[in-house]
Amino acid sequence: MVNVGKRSGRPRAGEERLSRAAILTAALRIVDDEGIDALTMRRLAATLQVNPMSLYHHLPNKAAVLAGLAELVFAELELPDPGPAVPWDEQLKDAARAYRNGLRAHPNLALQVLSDTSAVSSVVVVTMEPFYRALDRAGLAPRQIFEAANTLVDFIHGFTLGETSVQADTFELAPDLLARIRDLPPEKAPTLTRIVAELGPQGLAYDFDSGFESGLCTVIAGLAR
Amino acid sequence: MVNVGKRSGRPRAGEERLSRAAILTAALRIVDDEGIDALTMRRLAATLQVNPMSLYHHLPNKAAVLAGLAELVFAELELPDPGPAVPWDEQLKDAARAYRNGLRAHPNLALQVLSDTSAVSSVVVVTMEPFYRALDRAGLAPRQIFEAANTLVDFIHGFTLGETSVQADTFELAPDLLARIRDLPPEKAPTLTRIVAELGPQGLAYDFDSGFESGLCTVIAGLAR
DNA sequence: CTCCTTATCCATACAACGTATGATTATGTA
DNA sequence: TACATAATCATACGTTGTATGGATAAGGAG
Repeated sequence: MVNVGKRSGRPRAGEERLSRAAILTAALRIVDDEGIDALTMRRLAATLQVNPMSLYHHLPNKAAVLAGLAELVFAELELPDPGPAVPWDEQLKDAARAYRNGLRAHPNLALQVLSDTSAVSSVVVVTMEPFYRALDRAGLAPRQIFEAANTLVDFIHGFTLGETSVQADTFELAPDLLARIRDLPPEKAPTLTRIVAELGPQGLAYDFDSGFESGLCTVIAGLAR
Repeated sequence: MVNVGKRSGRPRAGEERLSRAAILTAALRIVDDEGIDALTMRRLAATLQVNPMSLYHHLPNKAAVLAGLAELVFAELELPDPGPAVPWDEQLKDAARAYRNGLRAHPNLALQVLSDTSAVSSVVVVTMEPFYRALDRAGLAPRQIFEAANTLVDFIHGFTLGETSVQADTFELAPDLLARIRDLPPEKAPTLTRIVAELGPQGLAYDFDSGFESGLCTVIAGLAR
């Protein structure tokens, strides 16, 4: 077919519109603004004012776009490493908090980041350096350092997975669920029933920030043993 | 259009082919055998020898199928609750192991189960009873019981997320990644570089089973403080 | 028994998706 | 100037989820 009227073909020297980085940046904005399902190759091309097929010159397929996004989120992650001024457990906590915040910065992408091992393996190990350093200063052997870091990271992953699945800052048990717990035969879950009764409805409200701090203290206390 | 030759319309009394449960069972088999991407409404209908649109009489859309699968996996999860014969921390460990194994039973579905909060909220709290009971016996206050259980569960979720993203039982750093670590300027990640050098290539091999036990001991030690 | 409502299943159709294929046009090098 | 190459675009194909509405039998009402 003949091209009539519209621009086509290779762009002139100064006006290179497309690049891997530009595509990923646009994709990240779409995902942040409208969620992961809003990211389609056509939609992405439209925001770049480009034909959908042009994207495939810079990225092999959509999976590569998603992997690139995961990599991008990880790349902009920066864990603090204050040096030996602060004790090792405080350093570990600060790094953990920064890690969590970095993942929360793009909540719509958290699931992708957490499940994309390939992107993780390549950048993640270097990013984790502050974890390793803190644990090294705690006196752990090399093997233990990796195991300890993995345990801490697994906790953060699980926690972030949970909190990014909910949009609010606090998580309350849905009222109907609460009623169902109250109504179910106590012999099915006696401890749960008793605890719910003791705490009352508003005693069950769950704040993610304090929940994270609590878990963090627990894990690090376990590492310190 | 007229129906000629093929069976159609409402089935006779004894031969109800479709039901929510039957659909979900078939869907679970597909996902287990061929992965989550193989599950399409058409494919699902084909294995049930039914028209794709028939499924929509029992489930509103595909998301409901996936949520149903998550619920199903959770429902068949059974955590042991041996009573006060064993100490609380052993009970907690056994429950945690059973939880992990239950999630691993359908690895292709793990991501769906872990991210589907709605399915989780409804069934999960009752399923967690053994966790609550063990922590209750450990002497924790009601509020602490929930926080402790959440921390443990978050660790398991993060761990399972990691291990289901890899198909093997052990995880080795890809050789090229290992080389990249060795080649990168040591000032970027000195601790990592040193540890990798000390351990050597095969010292880095990571066994998921022992990794889980290690993390489990750490978390529970933290809880015991 | 007959009539009618309703539950269940089917046929068709549509918009949106990822992307294979090949044409089109400018760039950089020979 | 001729040409290989890089970057873009136009078209098209197969698949997906599902909206719409027609067909058939079950089950209750008269």
